[in-house]
Amino acid sequence: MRFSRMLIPTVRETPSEATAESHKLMQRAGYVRQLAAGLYIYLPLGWRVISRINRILRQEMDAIGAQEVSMPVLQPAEQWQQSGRWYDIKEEMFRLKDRGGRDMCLGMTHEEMMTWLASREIRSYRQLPQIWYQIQTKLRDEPRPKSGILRTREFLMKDSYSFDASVEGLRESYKLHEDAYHRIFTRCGLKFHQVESDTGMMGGAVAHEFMAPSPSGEDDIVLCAACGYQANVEVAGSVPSAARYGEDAPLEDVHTPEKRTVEEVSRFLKEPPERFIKSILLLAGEGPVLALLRGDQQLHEKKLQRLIGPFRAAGKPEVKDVLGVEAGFIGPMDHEDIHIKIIADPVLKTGSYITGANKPHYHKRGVRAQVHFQAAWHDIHVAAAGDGCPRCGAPLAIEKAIEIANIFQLGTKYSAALNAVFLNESGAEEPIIMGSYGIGPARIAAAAIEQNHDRDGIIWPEAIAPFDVEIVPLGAGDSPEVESAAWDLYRELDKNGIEAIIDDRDLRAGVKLKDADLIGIPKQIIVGQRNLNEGLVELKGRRTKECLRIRPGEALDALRAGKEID
RNA sequence: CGGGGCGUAGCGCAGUCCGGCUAGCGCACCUGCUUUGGGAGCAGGGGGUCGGAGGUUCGAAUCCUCUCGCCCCGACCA
Repeated sequence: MRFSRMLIPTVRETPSEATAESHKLMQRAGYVRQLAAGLYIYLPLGWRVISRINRILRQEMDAIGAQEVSMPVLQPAEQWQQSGRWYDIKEEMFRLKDRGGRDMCLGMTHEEMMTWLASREIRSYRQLPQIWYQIQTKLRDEPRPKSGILRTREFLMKDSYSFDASVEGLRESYKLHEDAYHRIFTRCGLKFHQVESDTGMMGGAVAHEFMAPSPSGEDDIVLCAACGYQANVEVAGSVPSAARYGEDAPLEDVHTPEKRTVEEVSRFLKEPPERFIKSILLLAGEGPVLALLRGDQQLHEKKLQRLIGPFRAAGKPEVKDVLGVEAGFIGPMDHEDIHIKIIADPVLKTGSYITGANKPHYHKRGVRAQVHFQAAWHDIHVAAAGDGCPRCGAPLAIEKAIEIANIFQLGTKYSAALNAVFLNESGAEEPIIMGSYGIGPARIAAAAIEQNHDRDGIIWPEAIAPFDVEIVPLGAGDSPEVESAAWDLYRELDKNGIEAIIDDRDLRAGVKLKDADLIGIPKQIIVGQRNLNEGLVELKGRRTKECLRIRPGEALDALRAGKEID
């Protein structure tokens, strides 16, 4: 490919709206352009990257016996209504009506359509298992598109769906995907973790996410170096450091004028936050709930929601209405007379604490669980770095990561709702047991950049780079020798199946070299008169900037070996 | 949806508080000459409904009202 003929609009200055490194670099290096919030155009280089990723996805999906299909993006409401998600999902779904007034939507995922297809075509256990997949556009009206290509309203997704006759079969399909995903991300050159995750709006029992560590990631993941426990903080358990404060402190009131938050009281009394009980009043469907955490812990809303259903924080007047005390001085004691559920994190079972005294401008010292208050005990805190691993107790680390894929054991949620059934060996009708498995190609690309770049630009992993090598002839306009040497090389590589781009632009050496680094093709072959006088060209590794002076005839072998400059 | 920020040439910005000549600068672009292994130099040149609408004023990029868009934090999010 000739550089001069390709649309590669590199720019020197970073666009002001970009914050994520991958976003800045993709804009600067001419891979993408933004059309509107959450809508991106992939320019030729960007699309080549996505295409290479998709090729890997197809190879690995086909290798586990999955079959590619194509699904409509425009979908009737009916199947969504049958699964219930037409009503569960709100603003996030793009909805419209066709000319006949029928309700339609734009597909944000394809469980319903795939299940509908299965319901029509699958009759017998003999037809199972099946794995169907597609690589297609999804549309979601995201409340906040962000970080460039990482969270967009329209995006490509590889999603596959497994259909099995038994739970064991589902586990096998799930395992096939796990293994395929490991191969895919390894081939794409990513650092990643497979973590336990929330099932969210997909429903189902077991779910994992594949996470690529990056500061631009939106998720926090918990990692245990000792036993390998890995989970999204959305579901991660943890054992907080044990209470270190004696249980024999006497119960007494402490005057704390105008000091309401743990932080304020902590500073006022010169006691660390972990000496406090944080009392948070929440309003759930079943009534008010008092959640108790240690002062240094954060309430894990999802964990709590699994216990009490949807809830919201009580406002200041509501706190006064329910507990009869001003917010800021509430505590877990003496609520026997009113009907309120108290849920406490187990870390509070031992130790004595300072907490609100249930009267204005006073806190209580020496408060102990079981002695001074009763509660239902549940893990409702957010795992923090340094907490103990729930499996082995070793200290946990927390990392930011980009969610590049997720896999779900769905069970029969969709098959039951859409009546996708089969006849088993004894002739009885059963719902098909399903799994669904998504990968975001754009997120793979963005994560690869996040994990592989330097001051000068992108450093693509070989498998997903838009080209294998960039040939950079310097001063070709004045030197027919350089020009013909460069083109000879290009043709030689092309003949041998190596995809090269040749920078045939009539530009100064500096500009071409800067652009080559920015664009990030992993290997460069620099052809200049100086080296050519000795019959040599330079093979340069983008990551290391190491150069190897070689004869043009050796280029092919050197590229294939290539290790010493990587 | 709550909070904050920003819309001035293709890109990056100054000018706005405190209204006043013809709206500027850098990069990019066009022409010519020189230059040519890490984003060249000189000279000349083109390009603007100052996001939009309405208002105040002798006069609005600048003040007021409304509105649209984009970004960030939070909420939300397979």
